[in-house]
Amino acid sequence: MGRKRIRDIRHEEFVEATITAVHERGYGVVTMAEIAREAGSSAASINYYFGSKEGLMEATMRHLLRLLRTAMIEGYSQASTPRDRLLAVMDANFSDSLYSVEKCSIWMQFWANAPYSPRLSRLHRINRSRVRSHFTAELRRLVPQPQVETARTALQSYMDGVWLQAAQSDAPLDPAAAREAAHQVVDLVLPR
Amino acid sequence: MGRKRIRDIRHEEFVEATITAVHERGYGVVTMAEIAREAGSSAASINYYFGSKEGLMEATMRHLLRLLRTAMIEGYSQASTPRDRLLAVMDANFSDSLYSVEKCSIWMQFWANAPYSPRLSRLHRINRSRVRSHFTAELRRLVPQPQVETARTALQSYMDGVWLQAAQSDAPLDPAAAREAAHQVVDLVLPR
Amino acid sequence: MGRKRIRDIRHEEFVEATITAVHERGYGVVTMAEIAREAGSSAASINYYFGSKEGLMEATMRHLLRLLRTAMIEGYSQASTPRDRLLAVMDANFSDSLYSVEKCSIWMQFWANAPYSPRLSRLHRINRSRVRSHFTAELRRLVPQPQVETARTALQSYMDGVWLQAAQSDAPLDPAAAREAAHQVVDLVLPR
Amino acid sequence: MGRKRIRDIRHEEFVEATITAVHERGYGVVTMAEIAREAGSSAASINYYFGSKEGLMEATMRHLLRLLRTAMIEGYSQASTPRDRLLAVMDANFSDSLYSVEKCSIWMQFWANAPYSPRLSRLHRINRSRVRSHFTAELRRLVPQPQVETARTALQSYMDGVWLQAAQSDAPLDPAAAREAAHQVVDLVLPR
DNA sequence: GATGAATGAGGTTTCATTCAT
DNA sequence: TATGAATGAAACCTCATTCAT
Repeated sequence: MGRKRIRDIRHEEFVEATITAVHERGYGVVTMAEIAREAGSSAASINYYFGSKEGLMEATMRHLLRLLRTAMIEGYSQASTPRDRLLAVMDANFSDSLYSVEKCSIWMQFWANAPYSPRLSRLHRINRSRVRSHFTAELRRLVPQPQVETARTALQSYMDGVWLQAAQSDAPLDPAAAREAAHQVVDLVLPR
Repeated sequence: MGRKRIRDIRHEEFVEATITAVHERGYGVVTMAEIAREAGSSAASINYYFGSKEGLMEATMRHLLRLLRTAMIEGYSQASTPRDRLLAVMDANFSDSLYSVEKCSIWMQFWANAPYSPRLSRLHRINRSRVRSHFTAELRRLVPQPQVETARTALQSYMDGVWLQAAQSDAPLDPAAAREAAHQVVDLVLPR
Repeated sequence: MGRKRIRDIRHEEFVEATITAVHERGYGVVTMAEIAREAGSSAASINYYFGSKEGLMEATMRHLLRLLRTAMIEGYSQASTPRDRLLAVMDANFSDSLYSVEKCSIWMQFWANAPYSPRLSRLHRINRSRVRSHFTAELRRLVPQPQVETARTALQSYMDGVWLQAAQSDAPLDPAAAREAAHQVVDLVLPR
Repeated sequence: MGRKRIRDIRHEEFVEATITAVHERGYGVVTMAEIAREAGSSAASINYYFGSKEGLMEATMRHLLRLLRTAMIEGYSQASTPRDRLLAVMDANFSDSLYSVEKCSIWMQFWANAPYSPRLSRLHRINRSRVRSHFTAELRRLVPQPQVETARTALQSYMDGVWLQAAQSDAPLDPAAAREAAHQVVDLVLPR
């Protein structure tokens, strides 16, 4: 119930620090010491909790995936039509808690490194197929069968591409504008 | 064909070796020694030719950008209508010489690391705005003004997203199929 | 049986765990955490009881020396002739409670590390001169004076060498056979 | 011929430095940095030549074994009777080039650590069986069959035991005296 | 008495880079 | 032009030890 154990609290602190540090320095370059400094702790502590750098990275990615999943479920449950559910999935990707330069940046980093880490790769694959099945499920009711795949790729790739671009941004992002833009893309692809 | 040729030949060999090695081991992990071994040479030689690891990476990215540019110009020059030119830009991205797991993979790597390297970042920005202006120029003649940006983002992000996904692939890619899929997306976004 | 007992019980548990762990992992490699796990306790507890790792090691060696001493005294008291007492000293070294791979192994470890630890070194020296004086005392009555030292070295080194070899063994040892072999060596060196 | 390659020269230097450093600090405690300092070099260089600390240790033990083997072969070839050959084997163990505190010390260290390193263990086993077969071959011609094993164990263990003790010595050793003592032990065990 | 939590100190190893040849 | 040789810098990780609870 409610009460968190110290372990969990520390976990969360370190994961937050990792997001910040990876964004600032890059996945392949950031050091344990930098992350530790960001967390106001020591590198040894991180190993105490996560076993290794890779363990920390995996935990961090799990955290991000959990955020995405939560956002998706929440939006999904409040939508009633297929189109609304489709939009809900996209909105989740551009929700306030996810669509920031920092988050997009680290997401990109993980993405680029997934092929070289079985653990990251697995997480990545799982997440991707979840999003895919959501999209497919709704699109089946919105467009003729032959266009389902095309529409799905178009929309899912759009989301990926926007994140990818967002990661390169110098200025802060505007989640609301991103959601609005996404809706317009949907309008373009799936005219009412 | 003066004595400068040898230099160019070695350059190209090292760049090819870099593409292979980065694809196999990852940008952040690959070492000079590995690249040198792939090229059948020594790490010291690489520094002799490129000055530093970053120099080699920049040269490699320039090589890739040149490939893309060549493919784009070629397709572009043979197209006559705005729509054809638009398709030509996309086809260039999915041309046989560019759309391979290896190339997409290294592209991704550079992309993810660009924010942390001024030299890569610059190259990346230049390339991106070139593609953008091509898209915009054609779309202006194909869709009403208010939709130009939306369509452009949709299509450009689509391309990015597909590459991004391709980099994760285990199996070889099918460039022809990718071009066909891209055309269908265009059909979806810009109905005739 | 005052409250001091608990302390002694814990002591013994840790010492036993140390013997097992050092045998399994090696003196120079074994960690406090491993010993603690073997004892079903925590590393912090070991420090509470022994002050430091070296303290634990010293306590463990003292334990082994006590075993040897007890075995020697016991055998010694039951022997009546010089030869019997000599054999008793050897039998003590190969007694059932001491002559096991585990014990020989850890003994070796301590031996090899003694030169680098004043505390271990001291224990080692004390033990060695006790054995030496026992041997010398009996041999004086069994062989001509000029041969005493040679015989002593031969027998004492024999014992050391056998232990040293035993520590490398894969299979369990046979104390009875070792005692029999030792007796034959005595017969060879000190013909009746 | 005769000309040594740089690699070999450096190899030898590092091995010598290792012997000294291990003797001074102990196998389990000595660091790469200390060995490097002793060799007037850097820790990185050691890894350049030996790959790892364990590689260096193995190379060092190989060096010692080569010394022993050379000494044995040399003495052996000059002896004519079984007894002389037996003495030659022992003399090799106590030869001027081998019987020093430093060498005995490191030998002990390797011995104690062999059970925890397959590579060392293998070297150790090979050496031991070589010595054993030499002893057995000669003893067969010197003592009645039933006593061969006893005599062999007595002599071989004697040698081990003396080394073991020598490793603890504070003062320099006297190889000539050790050989003389060994001869007396042989006289005791195998009366003429 | 007992132990999670935390860390400073320090070890091995890796690696880009330099340099003499 | 090419590369063994060499290394400083730095990363990850381990571990004995301390301390608050």
